[in-house]
Amino acid sequence: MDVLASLRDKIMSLVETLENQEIISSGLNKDSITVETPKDDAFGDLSSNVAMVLSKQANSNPRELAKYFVNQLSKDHSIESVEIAGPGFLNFRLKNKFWIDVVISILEAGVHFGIEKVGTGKSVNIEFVSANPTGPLHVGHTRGAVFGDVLANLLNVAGYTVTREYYVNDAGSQIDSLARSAFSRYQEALGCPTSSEQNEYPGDYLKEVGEALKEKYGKQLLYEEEDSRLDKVKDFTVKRMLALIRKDLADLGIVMDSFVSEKGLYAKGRVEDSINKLRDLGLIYTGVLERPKGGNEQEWSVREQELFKSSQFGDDTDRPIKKADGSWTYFAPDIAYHYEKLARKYDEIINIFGADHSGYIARMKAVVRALSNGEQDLTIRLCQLVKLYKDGQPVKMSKRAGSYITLRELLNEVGKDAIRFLLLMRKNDAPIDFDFSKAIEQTRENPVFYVQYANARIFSILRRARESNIDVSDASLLKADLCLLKDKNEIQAIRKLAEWPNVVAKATSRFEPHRIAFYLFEVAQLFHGLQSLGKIDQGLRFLREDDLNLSKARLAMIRSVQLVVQSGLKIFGIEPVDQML
RNA sequence: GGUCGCGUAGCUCAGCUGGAUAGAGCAACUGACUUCUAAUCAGUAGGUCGCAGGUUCGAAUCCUGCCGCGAUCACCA
Repeated sequence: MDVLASLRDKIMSLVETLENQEIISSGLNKDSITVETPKDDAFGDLSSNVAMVLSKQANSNPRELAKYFVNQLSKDHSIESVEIAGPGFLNFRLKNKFWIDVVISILEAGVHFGIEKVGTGKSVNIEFVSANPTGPLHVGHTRGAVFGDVLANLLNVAGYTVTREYYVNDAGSQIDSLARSAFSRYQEALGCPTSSEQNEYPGDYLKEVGEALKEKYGKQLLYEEEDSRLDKVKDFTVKRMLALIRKDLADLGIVMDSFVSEKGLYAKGRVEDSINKLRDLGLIYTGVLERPKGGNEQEWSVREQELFKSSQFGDDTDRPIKKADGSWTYFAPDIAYHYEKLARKYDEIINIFGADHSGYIARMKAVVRALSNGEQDLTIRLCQLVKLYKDGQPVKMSKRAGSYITLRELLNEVGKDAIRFLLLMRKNDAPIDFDFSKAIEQTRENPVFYVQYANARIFSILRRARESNIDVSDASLLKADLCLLKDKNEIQAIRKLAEWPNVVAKATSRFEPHRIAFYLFEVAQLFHGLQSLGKIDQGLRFLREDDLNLSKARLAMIRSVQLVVQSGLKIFGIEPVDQML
């Protein structure tokens, strides 16, 4: 059970009483009533703004209102004292029993501690990565991949049925030119002269595709008609690239539940279907877009094309669904994709975009609103760029020259866990500076290491305890006399653990996994602090040979620290390590 | 030029949708290792929260206008 929530419940039931007695009018907004641990100890163990929130709306004096709560709550057995402070805060001092209950809750619930199942019975589709299958994933994709995956984890532990989805752009001209490049490599592999093309993909990874094509088809493809051989090469190459991407993702700890093919949407006629649906709604028309202000004036030409009235749904301008020559734009299959996604009836639809797609947000939201008759909202989160550094120097990347850093290289050099943690340290809409050298470092400067080290240290202490024949199973630790936990640093650490449910809830509802990263760092910090106290004062060591009961109580406490750390790492998709190497 | 985002300590960033004296890490300085792994810890110092207004009991947070940085904006995908 979540102790902060339990205090909040008590307060809320008092608010209800006040409403029933008509001391305050009912129907006030209670959402912003909080119970939290104040930053300064002087303000007590917990504090609430309830009196201020209510009095503001009721136009009464907060300190007057606060008195009522003080009178009622000071009777509570787990509360030592309640004071009114400042403009009307309620500051609570709690009996140690209250904090002991936190440890008990954690030991009982394990990694499920404090997870509110707000999503039970609801389904969510989260689309992320969706990189074109034209080559291996690179750093730019990695951030969105990790962010989306952890968001999915968060929603999953909150009880949602989550579908992780990858939209595969396996149609269109990029794929055509990919196929042509692959065909050139195939010709090379056969020792034939290549028909060099302008749009070739330069990366070496196509060489193996050429070899593989040779192995499968021999020289057969050379004699086929252009169209038919291109189709074969296309299918073959896309399949290879997708396999490559899946492998990269898997090594990053990500497994998609669903891949939706653009080509498939065309084949099933979904593009026509979705556009017809919009047409029926009167949202498609033939027209000419205005020239955008600024930039590239010379290249602008008047074009008549079919447009979608996205401006009716909050977009700046209407958007073309067909090119001037009558073929579909990139936007059209995207409409079809979301049309098809809507038909699958998710309660929530989420897209994770890269920074370069910021211009697409408005139109995609518009499409979803239009296709669902305004009933469904598309949630989009944009991940900003990752700038790579090595020894403080920026690493230059050029996609054109094929010299970008791939996810594979990152995995080899830094490792999955560090990549994940470091990319989750920032909120999604802030750019990240990612320093290779720091990521590999095993010092406090590297937060992944620091958090892992806390977990490993606890593991090591528990192992030592076991060697001294202490039963350190959770069931046994639950029986420890936890009232012996009196030291103020210990209580402080437990207070931090009590915040965990709040942190997860907030990270989930606001799509902000970075909160967990910071929180885990703080927990690790408190633990390392406790550990060091034992060096200064032998009496504060976790394991006291002269006092088995106290040892067990402290082991229970650090085990609960470990459980919280581990559940955080689990959400992050990071393996907790038992031992640092 | 339009749109979106950002601007907080020397550096990298938190700041719990309006709360109390704005917080961490790094760098700097002082101190603690025959260790329950010092791969760590304790402490000192460091601020006009970009600028100017507004909203109210109360603003880093909300509104408006500037300034600076970044992404993006047409037929590509």
